[in-house]
Amino acid sequence: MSNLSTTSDNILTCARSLIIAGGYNGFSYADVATIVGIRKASIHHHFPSKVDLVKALVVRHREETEAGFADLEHNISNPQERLRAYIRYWETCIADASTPFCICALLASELPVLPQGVAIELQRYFRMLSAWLTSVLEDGSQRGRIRLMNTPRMEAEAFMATVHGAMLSARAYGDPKVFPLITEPLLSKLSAPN
Amino acid sequence: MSNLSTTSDNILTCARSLIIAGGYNGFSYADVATIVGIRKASIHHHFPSKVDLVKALVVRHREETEAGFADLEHNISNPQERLRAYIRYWETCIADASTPFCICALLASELPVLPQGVAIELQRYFRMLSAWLTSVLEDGSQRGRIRLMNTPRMEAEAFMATVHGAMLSARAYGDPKVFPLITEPLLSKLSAPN
DNA sequence: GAATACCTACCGACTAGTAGGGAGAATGTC
DNA sequence: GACATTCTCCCTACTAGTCGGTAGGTATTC
Repeated sequence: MSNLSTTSDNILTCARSLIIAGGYNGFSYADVATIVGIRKASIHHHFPSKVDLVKALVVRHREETEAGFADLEHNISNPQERLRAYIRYWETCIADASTPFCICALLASELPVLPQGVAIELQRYFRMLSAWLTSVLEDGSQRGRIRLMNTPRMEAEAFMATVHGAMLSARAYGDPKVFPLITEPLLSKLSAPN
Repeated sequence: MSNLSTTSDNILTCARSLIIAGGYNGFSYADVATIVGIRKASIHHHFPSKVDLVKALVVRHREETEAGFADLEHNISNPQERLRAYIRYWETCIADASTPFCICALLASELPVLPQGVAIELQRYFRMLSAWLTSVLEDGSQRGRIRLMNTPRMEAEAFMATVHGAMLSARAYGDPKVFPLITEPLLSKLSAPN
């Protein structure tokens, strides 16, 4: 029925790691073709245009993230631990260099030159992530487990910005340890006081 | 003696705004030539290679930033106000869309695919910015004007990451007001308690 | 036979960069 | 002061290579 590794999946996975390294204009169909081991024209069969490919990638990342959040809400009840799990996920990705940057964060930095179809999907990702963080913070605040200094929305935006900035700093310094150095205090500051 | 607007300056200014929009691979010598109103080959006369051009840009940004920090230390004594001035600077740049992103932050996100010469200069910028923030926070802490929950270095890295992440969010949402929404609480949280 | 998946071969546009020349200003020499 | 040389700046014309994308063909599978 379904292959464990289809060509289309290979293309997506390859394109993702290339984009994470250098953004939308930092990779080409020729790059993907060489790595996946097919011809350039074959990629066009699966993804007619570059926009289709990158859009599919952004949509997939958002759906996977949403699935991950759904998991967290099933398996972890403590709001603070949910946030910690989110950060731990990225900490691992950065430490083992498997996915050292969020593809949506990276693409968003190039937003002005991106095709509109990609831009719209990126905004959806940011709104989804912000909404989830807001709901977790709001939940934690109401249950007295998280202390907020501002509105849940503001704290959520600050949280997201710091995580994205921490990815950037880890990359700039070339040191994965910078990510937890920045994000660990982020969690402890949200702790409800003694 | 010195022209108010030399060709080489025009090239730099133009390249900067193009890079801020789309990164290293998001602009070409042809783009710059068209906007500045000269021929492509003339750019090569001033900046033999693309690496030379972008490296010059990063160095210039670092030097201008250092000069700006030197100004702040002359004109503002309160450490918290120094940080506020730094944030206000970017808030204005983002609000009037003149420089809606830090060129070094944007380039750093593409670090893995950048020529080494550019990468080295970028790291220098990050270290310089981090060192300045650390010194301001340390000073404020010692003078009892800023309350730190962690080491000055850690707080400085978190501050820098949040500011860069706030630029990204403002761009992703397409809303300049997101930047102060995130950075204002950043300042107030550093306030010394009553 | 129709659809899927992949191929070779090609397209025009664009990429960074080079060769070499021309105009004008600055400089050195008599 | 006059002349020759050099340097700065920008130009036209070009290169080899890459870009995203297309046309059309060939197996294989439903």
